[in-house]
Amino acid sequence: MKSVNTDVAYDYIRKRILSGEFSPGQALLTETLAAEIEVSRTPVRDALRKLETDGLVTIRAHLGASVKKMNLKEFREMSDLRLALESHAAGLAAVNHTDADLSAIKFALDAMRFLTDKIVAADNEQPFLGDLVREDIRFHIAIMAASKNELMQREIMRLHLLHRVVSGLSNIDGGAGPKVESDVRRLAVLAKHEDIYRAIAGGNSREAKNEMGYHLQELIDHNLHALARAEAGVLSRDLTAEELLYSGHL
Amino acid sequence: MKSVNTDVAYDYIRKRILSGEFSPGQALLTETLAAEIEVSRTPVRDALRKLETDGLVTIRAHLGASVKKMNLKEFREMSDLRLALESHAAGLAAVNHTDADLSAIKFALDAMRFLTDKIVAADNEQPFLGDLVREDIRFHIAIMAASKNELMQREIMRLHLLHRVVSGLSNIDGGAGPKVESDVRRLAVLAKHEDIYRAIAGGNSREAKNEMGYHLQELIDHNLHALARAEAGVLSRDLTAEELLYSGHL
DNA sequence: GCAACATCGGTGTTGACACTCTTCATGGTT
DNA sequence: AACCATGAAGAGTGTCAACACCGATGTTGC
Repeated sequence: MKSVNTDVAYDYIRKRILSGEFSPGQALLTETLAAEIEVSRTPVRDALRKLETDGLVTIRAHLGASVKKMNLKEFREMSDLRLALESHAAGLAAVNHTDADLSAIKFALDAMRFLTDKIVAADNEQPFLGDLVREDIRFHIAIMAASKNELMQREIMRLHLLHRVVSGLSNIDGGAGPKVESDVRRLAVLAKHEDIYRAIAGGNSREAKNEMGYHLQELIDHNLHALARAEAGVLSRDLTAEELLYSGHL
Repeated sequence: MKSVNTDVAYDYIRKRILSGEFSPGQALLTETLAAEIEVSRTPVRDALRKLETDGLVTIRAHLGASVKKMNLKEFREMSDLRLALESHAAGLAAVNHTDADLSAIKFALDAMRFLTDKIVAADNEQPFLGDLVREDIRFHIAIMAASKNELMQREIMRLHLLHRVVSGLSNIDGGAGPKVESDVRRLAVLAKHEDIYRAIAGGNSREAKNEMGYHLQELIDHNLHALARAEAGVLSRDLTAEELLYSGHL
């Protein structure tokens, strides 16, 4: 059913959403897109349907498509879903990993350690931040792959991309506080990663699962605070956990 | 984007798949369906795309759509996904449930206890089997609802329906062995449900999660054996765990 | 200021056409 | 005679442009 033109349209729109050119909430006009891609509206419609599947796009009857936009409640729910899947995958990875999987995980971990040390030592963190984020992602992907459950892997990846789109990428994490605080956080994250790696390498399924769960819960809380600040337009002070909870009920 | 006709087509095809009229692997011709529903091919195409989203339909370029068919590997992966989500949801339910949620869970549990006793006591199990299955489903749904995570709830429901379609419903479970064995199994399942309920009512998140995990793992193993038997065409004897593992690699 | 109405942008739907894949028949080869 | 390669026909999907319809916006009259 899907065919060449549909795939071209799908790749084109997907890329522009993931790159941030199309931001959350932005309307996606079928005619405009069709003209840009130089195909008719039909394959564009198909592509948008498929993107809706991925969760990247919202479609409402007669109102058209727009880039997915979440409120705090949805964001929290999605994050929790990710936590459930990714910690389960970590538990599987502890049991199912091959030597090659383990090497890949360790490689990403070593790179993260190297980069974190460099960032903590340097005055200017910017040059290495991108690399650090990339290695972090590689670490998590390597673990998913080691779980040997392709379906779960795809699902987690989907949620990762969705997370990236709706959280607005670097809009949030960048410069969220004094460098010292960020450094402390980075070292804590690194330590957690080492714990996770140890559990997986040791074949301890339950521990791998738990450690990954704690790690992600911590990340999620961090993200939720950042997103809540951004949504409320309050940039100067943190919301308390209770305020955060309530703001999710809008 | 979706509209009346698309929805009509979606409901129509979905219902026939879920009712078992369209069995796994069966081709779904756009023209034929369009003629039956009395709309053009476009809304039918849209509906099939949406059903692909749900996982109920497979679409390949230029080859058309067919009802989803899984091999053992995919089935195992899907089951494991369900386990991850549903046990996590049980953990959430222990913390987030309202009194009404708890009543709903207890109601289904009481009904199951009543029906199980009746079945064990009776010679002919048939009249009550349908009811028992329904209450079992209600029990699990009530727990999902108590988790207060709508996204997770939808995802679990999706997997439930998918499971129902690809496993071929009653084709497998019915008459899988002597009644005494089935009775033993049913009592064990009931006992596990009671454990799960106790953990949730007691607000013990970790225990609820673990108990649900054990319960589902047991169910999955049971299903995998049944499916492997069915796929191999061997109905007289059980596969060993090892044989089962290998047969998944086809 | 508000309600009914006209306008317009954009989606939903349709039927026709182009293209791809499969199947089956034909003919040549070993 | 059996087998593979070639090609033609048919079935079904992918794509297109035009039309129908809905919802939002702005305008008119009261």
